[in-house]
Amino acid sequence: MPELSKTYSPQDVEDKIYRYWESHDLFHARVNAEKKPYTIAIPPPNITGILTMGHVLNNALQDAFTRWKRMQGFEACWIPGTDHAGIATQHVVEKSLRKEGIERRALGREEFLKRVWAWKEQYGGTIIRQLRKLGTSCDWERERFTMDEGLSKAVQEVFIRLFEKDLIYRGKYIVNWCPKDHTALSDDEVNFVDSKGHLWYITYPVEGSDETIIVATTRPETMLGDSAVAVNPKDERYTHLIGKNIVLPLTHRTIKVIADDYVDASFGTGAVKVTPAHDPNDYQMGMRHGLEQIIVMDTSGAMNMNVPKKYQGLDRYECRRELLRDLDKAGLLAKTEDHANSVGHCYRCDTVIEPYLSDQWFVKMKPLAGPALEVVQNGTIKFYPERWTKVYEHWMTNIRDWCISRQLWWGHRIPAYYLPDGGIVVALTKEEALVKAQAKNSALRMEDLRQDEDVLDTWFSSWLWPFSILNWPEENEDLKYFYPTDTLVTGPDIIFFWVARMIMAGLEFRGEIPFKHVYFTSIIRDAQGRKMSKSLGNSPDPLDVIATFGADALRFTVLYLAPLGQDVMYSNEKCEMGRNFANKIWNAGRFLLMNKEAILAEAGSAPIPAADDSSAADLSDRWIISRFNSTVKDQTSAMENFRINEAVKIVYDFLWHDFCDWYVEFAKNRIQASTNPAEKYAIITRALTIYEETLKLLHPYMPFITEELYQGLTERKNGESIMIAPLPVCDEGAIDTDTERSMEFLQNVISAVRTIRNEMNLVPTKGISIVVNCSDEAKALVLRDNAAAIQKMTRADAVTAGIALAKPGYSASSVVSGQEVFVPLEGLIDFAVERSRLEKEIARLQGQLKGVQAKLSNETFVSKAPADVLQKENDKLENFSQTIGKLAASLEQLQA
RNA sequence: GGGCGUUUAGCUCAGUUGGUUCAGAGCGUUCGCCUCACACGCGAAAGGUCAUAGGUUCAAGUCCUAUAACGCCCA
Repeated sequence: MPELSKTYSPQDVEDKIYRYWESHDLFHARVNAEKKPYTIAIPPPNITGILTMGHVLNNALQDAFTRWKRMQGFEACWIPGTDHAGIATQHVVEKSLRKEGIERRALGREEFLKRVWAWKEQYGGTIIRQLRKLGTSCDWERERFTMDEGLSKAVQEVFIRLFEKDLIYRGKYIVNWCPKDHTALSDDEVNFVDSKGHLWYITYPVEGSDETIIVATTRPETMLGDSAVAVNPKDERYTHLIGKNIVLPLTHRTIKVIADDYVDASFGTGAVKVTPAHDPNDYQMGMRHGLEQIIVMDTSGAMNMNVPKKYQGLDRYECRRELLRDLDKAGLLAKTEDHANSVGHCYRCDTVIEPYLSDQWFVKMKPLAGPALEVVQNGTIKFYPERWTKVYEHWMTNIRDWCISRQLWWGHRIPAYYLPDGGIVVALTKEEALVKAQAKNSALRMEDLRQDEDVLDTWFSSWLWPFSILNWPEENEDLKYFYPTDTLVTGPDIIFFWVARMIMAGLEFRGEIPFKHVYFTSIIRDAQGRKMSKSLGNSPDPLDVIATFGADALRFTVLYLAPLGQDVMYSNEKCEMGRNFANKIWNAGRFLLMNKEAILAEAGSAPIPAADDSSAADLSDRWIISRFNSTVKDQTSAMENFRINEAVKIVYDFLWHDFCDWYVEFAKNRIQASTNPAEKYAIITRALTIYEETLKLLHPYMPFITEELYQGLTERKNGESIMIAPLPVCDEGAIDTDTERSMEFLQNVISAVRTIRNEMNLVPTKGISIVVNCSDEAKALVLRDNAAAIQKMTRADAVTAGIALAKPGYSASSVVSGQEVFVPLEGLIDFAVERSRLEKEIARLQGQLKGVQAKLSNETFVSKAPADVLQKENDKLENFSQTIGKLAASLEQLQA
């Protein structure tokens, strides 16, 4: 490896490493009977999209799981792809055509679709290219697109199967209509936004009488389509009017007063206008009472021929203004009130949705929902965090039919053909449709068949994703091996759109769940807690962040910041944390390699014995191995429980604090102190081994830097990679609490002396000596064995440790695990400082002691607490009082 | 209206099954250091009544109830 730079520079590494992985085919998974599969299907991003921070988190998580499992020996397969995004894509292409002065309709359907495909070829791959920059280990050979031939076939197949099972039907219903996109939307594609509107009170005259009835409405323009006025049957104010006729103002149509329980007598005047073609509740009421359905708008939300001439052609809001003016003039506008209500908006273009009566296709959801609810309730599929199961249950038990037709051109065309007599046949191709049609009527010919103009909701292809990407409906080895997938990582915002429907589809068409675990990611917010959005411009471009900090830094930071189930307040500066950590990893490696080279150079041509003699292992060696194994254990358990932020933190703390802060410092001192090349070599080799194993633990989160260093640690074969190196497993036997306690004692002594140095304002060059009076010979031995390290790390000239050592005069003191640490400071000691140090520590310990004493003098505690807890409290009592005694003695001596 | 989440150090947040000196981390702040891996660093320090009020328990940041503030979802 060439000499390492002083700071890690990701720009020099990332693209090179990614090419290495790709050129050695390391991402591709194959059916392998020797291994267990682990599969993730990517939530396909829109082809119109670019990488956002949300994608970064989502894909960093998926990559971490995939790489972790791969290193554990699974045949890990992460299948990538994109989604055709019907409305969004059609918009984008229409917009670019408009720049050329071309309108979609003028171009014609076929030509338009050609343009969309051309656009897709040119721009559709953006987000996929960007994902590579993140370091994702997707199996690119398996990349899929929801409009691919295979996936399209799956969509048609599913449509036909559901139609034949009577689970798909077509009918005239009220749907959510977007007047801008000219298409129906499913209930889930509508966002309700609270807004301040008005409630208008309109006077309707009763026919043949002086009486009037006042109705309140938030959408007065729809009155032109009224076919009744409804009151609650129990509402005595209106009983005498039920059955009477109303002359509908401005239209002079006659409508009836009806009674229906749906009407809330306390809302407005208790009388409501009924517009069955423009309101879902009125539609229901209309069905109950056999009312006429009068459509008064066209597909753009403008008033149509069914309204008086003067309103025809007006936009719904212009018409509203006009109509209110006319009512007012006629003295029929009784009152206007401010009114807060919730208004539906199109989730794509934010236009106010119009409830609209039209012919649409629907999926019957109830039969599909039952089994899908079951598998989540009985734990076959587990949600993380678990609380989303409640949301899921609520939706599944109140599920409504799914409107799947969209009045777009870009998408899967509905495979339904209309016959001249109004009959419908559903088939994969027009030829098959003809055969089916001829079975009904042998006289029919190809030109008698007319295919439905509409396309299917994009989610109608997404819900098949986990198996359509494995070439279902074709039965094949991949499908058998990789399905069901293991983990789905997605945002909770699409739990209904996508997660729930995938579960239904998996069970319905494969008879198997589509995935075992669903990890719901956090939402990434800005530093003020606002959602990232294009309009706010508060969404950092991940590619800029990668350019500045590196992909590993970004991945690490985002994973570290995103605890399971909590939103993340993100700002670019936070990536400094990841960058700093990457730099730390880099420099630790750099140091170890530099030392290794120096040792080899020093040895010259003399052969270095492979002196990895474990009997030569000292306390720090045993300690780091113990700590390493604890780290592996804790990381594994955190990963298994989907607590990635914890897993990341565990390895971070180990590498930085245990390995670099202590172990490397000890090793440094040992190497410097030793004159034996074999011994030095053994020390550095052992450190490098731990380091390399730690790189493996880090690799799922920070793939680039770990690969770069892994390649540099030693000569590697071409094609060798940390990606496929076996993940370390915990050796329980190596976890040694005695060793950890001894090391901790040693660390605390060193810290205590450093604290004294700092608080006494001793310049670093000032030599000191240390005397530790031990009550315990074993502890004294630990200190004597490591005296050289203590000296180096505290810049002391001498360390004395033993039993019954007297306190040197004029010394600063501290008590560590019951042992007295003295730093003689004749002529240098600041008595006031030392006294306040001791007093403070005594006061702190007395506080603790008081708590313990209170517990122990509580009889119920003593009688009820378990023996081990009681024992611990007694130990504390002993410990605290002894320490206080020693500190008090020191204090007294100072005052003397 | 129903459901869910959050409230812990100046800031951003960890804290799984109640019990280890449990009150933590990163950033920021203060002090001292370019100690021959790293100033993207090293050493040290200051800083919190764990939102509030009750309760359960020998023992509560952790469990229960209510309240408040903020946020999300559904109707």
